Amino acid sequence: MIGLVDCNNFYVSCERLFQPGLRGRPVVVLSNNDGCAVARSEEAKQVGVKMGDPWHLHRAAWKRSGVIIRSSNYALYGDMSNRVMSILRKLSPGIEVYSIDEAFVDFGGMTGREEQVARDLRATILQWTGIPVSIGIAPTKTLAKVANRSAKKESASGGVRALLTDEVQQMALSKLDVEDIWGVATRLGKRLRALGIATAADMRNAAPEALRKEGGVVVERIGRELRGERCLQIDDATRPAKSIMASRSFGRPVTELSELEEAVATFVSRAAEKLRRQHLTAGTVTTFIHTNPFRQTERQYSASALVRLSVASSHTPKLIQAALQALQEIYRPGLRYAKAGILLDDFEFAGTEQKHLWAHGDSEGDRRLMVALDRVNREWGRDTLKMAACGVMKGWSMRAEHLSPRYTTRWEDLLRV
DNA sequence: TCTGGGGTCCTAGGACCC
DNA sequence: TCTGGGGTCCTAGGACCC
Repeated sequence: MIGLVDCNNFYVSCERLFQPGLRGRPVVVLSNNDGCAVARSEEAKQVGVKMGDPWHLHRAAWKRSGVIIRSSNYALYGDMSNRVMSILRKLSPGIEVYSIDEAFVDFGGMTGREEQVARDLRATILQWTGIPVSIGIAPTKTLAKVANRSAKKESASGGVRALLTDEVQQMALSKLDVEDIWGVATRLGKRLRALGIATAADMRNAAPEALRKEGGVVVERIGRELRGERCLQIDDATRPAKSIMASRSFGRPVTELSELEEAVATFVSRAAEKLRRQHLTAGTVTTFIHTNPFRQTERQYSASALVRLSVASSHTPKLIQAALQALQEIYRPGLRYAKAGILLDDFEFAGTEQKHLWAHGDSEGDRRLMVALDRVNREWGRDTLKMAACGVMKGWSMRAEHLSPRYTTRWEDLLRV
């Protein structure tokens, strides 16, 4: 079984730790620049504050409802997150930190007592950190997400909900709109509804082939996960980042190149620090700028440019130089810019280079695929195994557009595809 | 005047190589 | 009239997540 531990209204809960006066009252934490709502207490949700609501548009209404505003403090949230995660690690070696406020936990080897373990865990976290969490337990990650949701919503759950058998799963899924499934949002939801799939139960009972046809391997995977078939594993390997971004909205219109240059240089130094911390070098730097998309009456412009470094680097001045060169290319005078940012990409690792192994389908294919997988298992470490399998899978049938819905290294599974 | 800041994965298609 | 098979690398954009 897999548990999903999710902190309730995380940023608000953190603020309340240091200001107990905020308890029981409607509290909203705002994004950078105090732009919009990124966290809401239960009381704030009840008076109608929505995720992403811009403050300047709702200021008056919130004031009338007695909503208390806090600017965000990410250093605090990061610190509290680490404390919660380290408690989880004590329980199970197999934890995957999925975001700042949630983690998947391997509940394997606890058959029959999952729920009690979760209740104890919940109490421990609350006692040691003061942060309330909800825990959902189920056979797959996607079902654990569903379980977590109902743990949060149903006050009778006491913050813990387990969906261990087919019957309870079916029941919970029939009450869930298709858009509320993890990995399905408005766009995909719309397309699924057109097929007559309106609830999570409908999706669970849909034929995998039909799901694949509609949304590819990703959607098929969600369907299988809802049936209790594990396609996504708990991933405790902390792999290096694939890209690093730094960007900001300005909070007021910016027109001068010099001002953009200053901002871009700051973004690069911040991103470069992250880069070095992970022992990576970047091969490309992208700079982007755009005008305020909410001001449709003004002339809109958005552009990005990518500069390739001759030698991958983590050296701040070199990266800044590249970013400014890119900025030169895209800057147009006479416009009011609202946001800018940079993206570091094309990383190299200070170590041996890793390549995909390829095996293709012909009369010899089965044998070659096995040989390739065997090499993957032998030559590459455990951490890279999952990725390796994907590489082989992709190569195996790239033209035929078949991807296995599972991440797997079992050649029997791959041959079936 | 004011509307966040990060990320990931997947697909499609083009150019090119032997 | 026929016109292979296998592969790399890149860009752009969509969709989703917290």
